[in-house]
Amino acid sequence: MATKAEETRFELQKGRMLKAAARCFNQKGYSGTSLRDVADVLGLTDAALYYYVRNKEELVYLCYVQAADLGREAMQQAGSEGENGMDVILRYFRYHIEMMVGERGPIAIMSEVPSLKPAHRKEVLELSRRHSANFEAILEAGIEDGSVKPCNVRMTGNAIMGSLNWIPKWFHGNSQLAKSLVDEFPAILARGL
Amino acid sequence: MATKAEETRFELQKGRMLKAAARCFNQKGYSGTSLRDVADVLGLTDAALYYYVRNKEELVYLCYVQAADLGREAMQQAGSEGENGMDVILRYFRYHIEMMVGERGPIAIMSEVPSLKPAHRKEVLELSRRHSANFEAILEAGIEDGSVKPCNVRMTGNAIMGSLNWIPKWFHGNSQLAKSLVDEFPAILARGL
DNA sequence: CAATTATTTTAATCTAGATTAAAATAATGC
DNA sequence: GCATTATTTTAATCTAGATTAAAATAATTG
Repeated sequence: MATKAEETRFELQKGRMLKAAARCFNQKGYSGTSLRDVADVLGLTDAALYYYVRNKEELVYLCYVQAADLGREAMQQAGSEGENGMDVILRYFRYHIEMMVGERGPIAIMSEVPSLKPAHRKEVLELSRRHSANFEAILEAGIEDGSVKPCNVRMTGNAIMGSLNWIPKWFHGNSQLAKSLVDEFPAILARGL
Repeated sequence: MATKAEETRFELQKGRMLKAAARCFNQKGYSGTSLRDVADVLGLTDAALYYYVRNKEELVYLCYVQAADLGREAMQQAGSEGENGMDVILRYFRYHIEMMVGERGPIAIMSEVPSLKPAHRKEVLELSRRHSANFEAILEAGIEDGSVKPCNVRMTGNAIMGSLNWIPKWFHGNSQLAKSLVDEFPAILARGL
């Protein structure tokens, strides 16, 4: 341990590491990316990563946790202002996409849940479940106030989450495209609602 | 080489192998599944797989090719009868989902493209690109004949493909759910069109 | 049945990449 | 500047899992 300042530095480095790791995992998958890959991005040695994390599994795990945090944050911000349901939904889409596509975030949802150890897997699935539930809730709110047509909320939620989560598969950092994504995609997703 | 009968047997075994492999890859990812995993499903030794395939990479590659074949087939069947665009689209959705969810198919689209060797990767991406193009074409046909509202075809296509391709992430062989998926999902996807 | 071909197994290798321990370097507080 | 703590590196291990070669078994053909 140490002073506040040192802690901050540690946290900063760790944050950079998570971001780099998430990028790699997204590109090559869990087992497909070596710690070397991640370390290279940071200009470090693979061994150095062990200063921040117990092992590789914990690394993905933390990526997931951070992604979940950002997701929750997006959802929260979207819902904070008391408009009608559809507005909340649209704003949520926009935030979510910005988070995935933009520079800041640690990317999206990596499809590496099976690589997690049971305890972590359980936790991550719970986070994901909760996120889906929250989304279904804002869907239902929209149905309540009449801004969204009635629908099978569960399945509709899955459909939309799929569209969102799939974005990293076809989007590869083109700032031009990024802009139109943020601008147009929310409307496309909402069109059927 | 050998007689027709023996070839058939070989092909059959190989087919079973691909199906088992696709299941595993979908569940645990490319590097996450060992040849042992696949062999276990078939009641064979890992070494036995090398009788059918040059190496592990070729195994995923073939899974992709087969998945692409099925996708093309679904698209073809859907378009064979000359109805209006929306009908074709709905039928395509249904076929695609049946293929992913049902017993026969070798599953869906595994997210393991980065693991392929360059030549294979190029080929698979080309197949995928062509598939997207075909889907965009039937979308446009629908717009032509007025059964689909005008839209950004590229982005709409990506959104829908995402929903479809994401299905294996949340669907895990529940025949109850499978039925409602095939019955309801197409309509949900088409709702915004 | 004998001979040939097909299929699978056993038993070694071989290698990438995770992990660890000890040493080296940098930073910081006093 | 000295002592302490933080960070990173170097240099070994260790292991899972891919790959291979040779041998064993099964199937088929004539």
